[in-house]
Amino acid sequence: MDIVNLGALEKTEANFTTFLSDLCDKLELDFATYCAVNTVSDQVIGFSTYSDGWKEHYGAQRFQNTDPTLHLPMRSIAPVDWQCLSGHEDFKKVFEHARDFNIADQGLSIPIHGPYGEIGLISVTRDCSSDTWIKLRKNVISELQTAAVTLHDTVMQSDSLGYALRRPHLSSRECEALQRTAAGKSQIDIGDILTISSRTVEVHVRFVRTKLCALTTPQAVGRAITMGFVHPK
Amino acid sequence: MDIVNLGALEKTEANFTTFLSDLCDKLELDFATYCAVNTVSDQVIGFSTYSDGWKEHYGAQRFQNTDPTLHLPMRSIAPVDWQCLSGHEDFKKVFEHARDFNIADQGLSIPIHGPYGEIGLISVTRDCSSDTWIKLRKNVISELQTAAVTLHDTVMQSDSLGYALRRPHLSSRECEALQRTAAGKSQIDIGDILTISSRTVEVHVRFVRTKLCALTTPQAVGRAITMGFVHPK
DNA sequence: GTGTCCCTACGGGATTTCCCTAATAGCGCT
DNA sequence: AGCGCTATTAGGGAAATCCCGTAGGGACAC
Repeated sequence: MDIVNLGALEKTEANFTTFLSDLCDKLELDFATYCAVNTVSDQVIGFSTYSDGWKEHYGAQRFQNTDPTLHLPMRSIAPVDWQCLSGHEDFKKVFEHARDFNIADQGLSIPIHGPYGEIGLISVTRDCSSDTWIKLRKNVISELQTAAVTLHDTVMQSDSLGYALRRPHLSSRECEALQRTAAGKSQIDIGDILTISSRTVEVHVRFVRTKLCALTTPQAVGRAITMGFVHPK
Repeated sequence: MDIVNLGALEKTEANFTTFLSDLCDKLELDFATYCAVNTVSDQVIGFSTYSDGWKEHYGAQRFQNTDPTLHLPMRSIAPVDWQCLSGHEDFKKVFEHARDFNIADQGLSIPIHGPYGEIGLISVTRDCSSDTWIKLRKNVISELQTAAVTLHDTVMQSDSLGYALRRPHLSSRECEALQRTAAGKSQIDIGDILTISSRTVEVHVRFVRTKLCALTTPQAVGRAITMGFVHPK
């Protein structure tokens, strides 16, 4: 199966897992995992080809809170080989457990950053000699990169996963008022710029806070940025 | 030359342009261009294999402000073929001029989003039939993706380009105060939580505004999010 | 015709933020 | 030891924001 042709698939978790399985088969990898983080709700979506036993164990040990193969690549642009993480105490701890499930401490994580702050991460692992791993990594990294982008793009467009906080509707005036707030303008300034009363600006901003479930205007600005309503300036 | 081996090069604009030239030679493309944007300072860094004449003309016409091959891909995760942009009035206008410089309106733009809101974009163009372009695109997209990530990562780590606003340093208390501000807490709330005076919180927030060159607290929150200091909640 | 949403605007006052000012402690450098 | 800088702490008063409520007109869908 042509892995780039993901768009034609029905967008369900089962099919995404199948996609990862096919990726492993094609690229001679042991396991692959994908996760996406919404930075507003801190919700994580993930699916992988790991065994159910390891998934349960991983969750029970709360490794998702400390596993550096998740957290450190998310601060990177380039793919991160797990070799770089091997000195990390948390890494050793996670893979001490992982060894019991036949999972090697050798792999690669590829982060994909979305335009609104969301992050996707594909991690793959293969149990083999270092020499073999270096050759394999060189061969597959381009295709993995493409697969990561494709998968992340598809997940972000998917409704069937019930992804994160639903994007509320903001009217054009609300967006305008909020964009200028994010740009450092006061409500009085914005009123002057839009030739409307600052009281009207106040109402728009209040409605934005309500729609984004924000307690304060700074919080609303933060949420609006990650949802793509406004851009920081 | 192995294009992935960029890290070994001296990180200067001349070498980046050479990198793009080699990329064009290897992948049978006419031109390639790279630009990076810092969304806080709005500063753009770019280099390309276009002729000096076109570069000058492009700047003189201020196309960088309207060119959809720059702006629209930056809102995407996946690569964007210029076919999608061809109905755009601004696209037609730019390429009406570009035709005089032997630049085709057929190409591809690949955005790379960094973890702190910065965006890199590689665009490539090739003058050929549609059929040839579709085949070429399929062949090169993985390698271009990898090259884009590598180039962007290298540019972001480069000092010699004097890249944009240096990420200022925020003290731990400043980050703490700002994170809770972004989470919707008032300065009084934060004072209670941290068991310090709300006046102290006020000072921390003021220093953050100063360091991030923000006029208001909402603006500071927006900038802090894209710089990775805080996460929206 | 009715209901809903959007946009507009205001009164009154409470609350919060912001500006200006100021002090102490710790650290690195000379 | 002294100086300069950063980090952290905090008060008075002015300005801005926010809350709560009220309300009219236009566009649109039913």
